[in-house]
Formats: sequence, structure tokens, C-alpha cells
Amino acid sequence: MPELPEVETVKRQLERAILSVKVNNVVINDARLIKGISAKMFTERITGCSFGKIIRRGKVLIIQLKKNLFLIIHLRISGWLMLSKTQEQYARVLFKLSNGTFLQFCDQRVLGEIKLVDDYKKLSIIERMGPEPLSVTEDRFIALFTGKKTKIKPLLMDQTFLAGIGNMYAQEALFCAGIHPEKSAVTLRTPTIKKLYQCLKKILTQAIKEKGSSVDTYRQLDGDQGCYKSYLNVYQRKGEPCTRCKKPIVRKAIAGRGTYFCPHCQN
DNA sequence: AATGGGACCTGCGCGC
DNA sequence: TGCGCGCAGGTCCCAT
Repeated sequence: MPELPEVETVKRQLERAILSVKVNNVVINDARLIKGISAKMFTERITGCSFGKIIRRGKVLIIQLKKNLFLIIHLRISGWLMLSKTQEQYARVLFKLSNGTFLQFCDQRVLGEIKLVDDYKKLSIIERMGPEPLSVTEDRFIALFTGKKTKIKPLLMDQTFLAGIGNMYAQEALFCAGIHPEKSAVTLRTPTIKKLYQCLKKILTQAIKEKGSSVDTYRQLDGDQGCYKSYLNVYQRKGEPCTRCKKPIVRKAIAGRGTYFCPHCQN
């Protein structure tokens, strides 16, 4: 799933590829992805614009088109962005660029979102977003846990708690820190929270270095797979031996989401 | 505050 | 072989 490292990878690749490039035309194969504006208006407002500053906040990609015009992209579960000369399968919205390529929003399950806003900071999802795990200080990270009685795993995935963590990296971080995913957050001791903080930083940094994890439909901007998949210790490894203790990894639905962990190493 | 469910979606793997 | 079903997960929304 596209989480922080995947969106950050695409953001960096877009910066190198499309900065100052102009949109000559917009092709909409599936208007369901475009929210809050008609396909016609969407096309009219974007055509002729050039790509400016690119920002990532959590899993949200923000591309500036003009002083007061921002393209907001959320890949959700099965979306990815691709830059190529020909139309891809699952290309739902395409931007025909002045350099002869298509910037394409591909999405197998059509759950992604594209918006056009004049001020991205006023978006509810942005306003409510928790701190970025790669820039929050350790002290502030520890303070986030006060009074949080909920299970640690769904809490990590709560975007208003911490930005950009999804189902996969939440599980990997908890394995790294040796924390059971159902442990109540408020019961964690400070050294354990510090360990989790370091694990998140380590995992997210390494995942960005490896250009994300292609466990599903996610691809890099050029269509290549992300390489972090081979580093995964628990995610989708049910029944396989724990990389630490060799006992089998188990899968359990926690807060309605599939969760993999080692009951021996995580407690 | 926390939790549980449903909705949005498509493709895949399962059982019969 | 083929069909129906459940599941996969990010976010929002509603109910308890």
C-alpha cells in the first residue's frame, strides 16, 4: 500500500521529472476519482498550467500549479503515479505534458482521490494530520502517547496521531520495537516508546532509500517496483519463521485489519 | 474517547 | 470448469 515511503519516493521523482513542465491537455478515463469538481471544470482549470512546488504531508501529495491552485493527490490503497509515453492499463486520469509524456494516475480499485483546491492547508485531512514521524522530536513523540488507551497498532495508523503510517509499516515498526500490536498505548514505558521512535525512523528511512515496497500495485514513477519488500519481517509472512526467534509469524484481525506479528518476540 | 460497523471499489483465491 | 463469496486496506461517516 502506498504509505509515507512510497509517497515520498514519488514526490522526489516528480520533483526531478516534471518541475516547470506544462500540462497541454487532460484525459479523464474515469471521473470517479475527481472529487468536488466536474471533469470539465477540472480539465479547464489545469490545462496550460505548469507544475511548481511539490509537497508531501503524510500520504497526501500536493502539487502547486499556480499561486492559489494546488493539485491534491491521494493514492489510497491501489493507486500509483506513472510517467510514460503511452497509456497504462488502469490509467484513470492522464495529464498530457509539453515534453511528450503522460503523467498518469493509475488506480486498480478506483478508491484514490484527486482534488483541486486554492489552499491545501485548509483541507480537513491536512488540518487534522498528526506530526511527521521523520521530523517530530523524541520528546514530542513520547508526549503523543499520554492518555491514549487504544491499542498501539490502530493508533499508529491513525493519521491524526502520526502522519503517513499505514498497515504495513505499523506492523514492521512494532516488530522492530518488540511491542505486541494489541498493547494499550498508555501502558508503554518511556524506553519502549523511545525504541519505537527509533524503529519508525530506521524503517521509514530505509524504505525511502529502497524506493518503497511494491507488495501490491504500487510502482515508482517509471513503473519499476520498490525494493523494500525484501526487508519486511512480518507483513504477509503468516506461518513463516520469525527472522529473530524462528517461531511462526501469526496473523490476526485487529480493529478490523489484518495484522502479522511474532507472539514470542512481541509482548 | 474508543470501538465497531458500513461504504467506497476491483481482482484474486477459495470452496463446492 | 465455473460460479459465488469473502477478503484485501485508506479514509470518512454514523452509531453505540
